[in-house]
Amino acid sequence: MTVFEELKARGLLAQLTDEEEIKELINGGKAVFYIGFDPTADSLHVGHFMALCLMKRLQMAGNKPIALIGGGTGMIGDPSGRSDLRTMMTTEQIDHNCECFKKQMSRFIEFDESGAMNADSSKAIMVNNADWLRDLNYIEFIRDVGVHFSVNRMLTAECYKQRMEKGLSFLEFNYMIMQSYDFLCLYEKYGCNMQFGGDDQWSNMLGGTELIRRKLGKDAYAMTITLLLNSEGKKMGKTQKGAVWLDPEKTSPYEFYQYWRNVADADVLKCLRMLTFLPMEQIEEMDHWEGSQLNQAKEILAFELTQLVHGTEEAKKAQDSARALFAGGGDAADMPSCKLEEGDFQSGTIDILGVLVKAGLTASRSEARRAVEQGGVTVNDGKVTDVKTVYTPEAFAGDGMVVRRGKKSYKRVVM
RNA sequence: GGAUGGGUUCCCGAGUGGCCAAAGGGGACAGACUGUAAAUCUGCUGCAAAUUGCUUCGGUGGUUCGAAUCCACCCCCAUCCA
Repeated sequence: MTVFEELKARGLLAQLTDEEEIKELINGGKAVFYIGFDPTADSLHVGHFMALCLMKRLQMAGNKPIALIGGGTGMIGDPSGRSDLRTMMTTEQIDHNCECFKKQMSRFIEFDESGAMNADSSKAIMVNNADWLRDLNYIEFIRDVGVHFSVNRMLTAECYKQRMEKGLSFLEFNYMIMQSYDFLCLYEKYGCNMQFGGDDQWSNMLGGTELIRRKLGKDAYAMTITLLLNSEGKKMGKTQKGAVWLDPEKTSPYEFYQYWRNVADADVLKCLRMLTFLPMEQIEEMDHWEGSQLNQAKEILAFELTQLVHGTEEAKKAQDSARALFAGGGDAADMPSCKLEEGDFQSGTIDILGVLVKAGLTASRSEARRAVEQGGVTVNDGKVTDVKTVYTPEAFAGDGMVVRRGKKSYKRVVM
């Protein structure tokens, strides 16, 4: 199976400027492509992960990836698909986030050590558009690049539609031009002939191919990957606490595992196809699974992804903990834990509400009280019914105490 | 710069002087049922030393025994005009 066929079979392809050309280029390993990542936070998340996987798949087929970090575009903020203005970040924040992105990316993609461009190898290079965007001269830039953009056309672009109702600042309106300019720069500097990105980037990417055609009279291509939506049409990789991060400090491997372990039935196969590197035949087989058998598919999905992001060891730990907690048996030693200090005890005891808050299982004592009153709190397999229950330090000695809130939140509390 | 309409709790949205920690819906959380799924039903949803107290309705002052509600100034958003 060629790369192109594989991408198609996995349902990753959304829109392409020229299917035949692109097929030819990437199957032949002749593409020099870039994907941009705006440093909106200090860690990559699941959405970025898909893009990284795409990079990897194409790299394995001999194509050369350029990872573009948006240290410049991040100063503006992409309005695509957003209903309101992004909060503006300081330059320091952006630079810090760029650094974090760099570190995380190098775990997934093989980069050229020297950092220099070598068109023959498929080793990736990393660039930051801050290098050419931040020092632009306004007048020069708008004369040089701005002339090629028609405001009338830009306004009809899908990515601005939502904002036409709520308001769009001139700052954000410029985002498309910046991204287009990026493509032009990379084309000239590195011979980058293709851009990939999320489907919400389509209009921005077209801006780039058009700019290259107008300025240089050359052809460049763009292709978007399907956004990972759940069966309800919402973006996946988000929880009530925010995004599912790839940084283990922000989303622990256990939480990460649990997120995928809990996806809806309707979404398992799609996730397996789009996010894992499991062979297609194996995935198609699972497609026939039904009912509770799908539970196994979820376990496979969770394990595969945790392994890709956090390594085999962490994935095993997460799986063991999960099995121990939900199915009984197994080893629960790797359950997330929290440590109490002596200062947490008042006159030698701590009450159950205090324990819940301290363990981060509830946000406040009021919430903890509610949880107990509703019968949602368990300590070492025994339900706690009295909010006044207190514990002495001895209760947390040794292996500590397993505190459970609801069905899925556990913490081992030790001294 | 001018005119008009707005800013209420996680979100949408009611509330125009005490009965307001603030209707209703959504979401989240907990319980039942299950497969760690979905659907459904029930409870719950500011904080706390908890039959009570404290802090919230864009901001700051003011009127009043009492303000989300009235007044003044300011900030922000939308629409139209320039």
